[in-house]
Amino acid sequence: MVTIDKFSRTPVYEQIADGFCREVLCGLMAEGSQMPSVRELSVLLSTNPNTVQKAYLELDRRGVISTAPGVGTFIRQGALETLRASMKARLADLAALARELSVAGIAEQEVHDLIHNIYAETNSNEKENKL
Amino acid sequence: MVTIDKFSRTPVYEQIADGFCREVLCGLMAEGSQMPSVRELSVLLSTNPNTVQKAYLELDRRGVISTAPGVGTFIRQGALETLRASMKARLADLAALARELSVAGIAEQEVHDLIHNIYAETNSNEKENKL
DNA sequence: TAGGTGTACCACTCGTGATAGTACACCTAT
DNA sequence: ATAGGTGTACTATCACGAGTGGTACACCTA
Repeated sequence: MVTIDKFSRTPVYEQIADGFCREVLCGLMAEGSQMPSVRELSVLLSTNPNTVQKAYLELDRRGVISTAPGVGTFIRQGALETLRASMKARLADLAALARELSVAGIAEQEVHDLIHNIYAETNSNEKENKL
Repeated sequence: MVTIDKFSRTPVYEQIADGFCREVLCGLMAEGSQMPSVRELSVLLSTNPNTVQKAYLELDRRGVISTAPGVGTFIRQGALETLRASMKARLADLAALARELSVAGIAEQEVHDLIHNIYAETNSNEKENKL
């Protein structure tokens, strides 16, 4: 489930949008599946309907969802591919972070090990999902 | 020099504090060296003295600087080690980012290469500084 | 037709960041 | 002793974003 950290600096509506992007990327939300309604989700997250609406607006802007007026909101076909493509931009963030670490004297090997462990972890999770 | 991105989401006072932390980590600011005065820096960064003061307060809280009342503000002895230690917390941020990338299907090798290039870059810079 | 859906407003509060200005205590060089 | 620089404290004000609360409308489906 998408969760909210009300102490985070990133706005709630953005946390919601990011959360659903993650769900799609992980395969927890399939393309074509229906999103919870604005009112429903606002209750689940104990936030305001307007905040949820703003999140959905953002998701629409990102090409992740599409709306059938009067019917509901759905994960757009091709959303997964769209998200994967945009994810590559995150490599820049990782680069910036790595630059800080290298300057701070964190050993390169330590970083490589960390990365490797995370990938191993993710791969084993994927195997579990296939079983 | 420390620079300000006024469009960034992170507050100006925090950008200033972070900036000086980086300077210390890179060796551009040695322990014991004097910081610019609050008023002076506010002019250089074309910001408000109160904003700079807030940044210095934050740096003091982090144990990076110490104050000689009536004299000036100086990089505290041991600041470098303090910063290096706290940098390890950043590994958690990097881990979170890497997790997203792995889920998004970015190849592990691609990440390793990126890390390696950045470390190579940093090391060559350090050599230049020694010459 | 009724009830659910998305969408579009509006007014308001609240917290944070930033600005502006003043004042005080301290140290140092003259 | 004085002047000028230093950090520090305080108040007031503004701007902006986030969030709340509420209303209204158009649309689709059962």
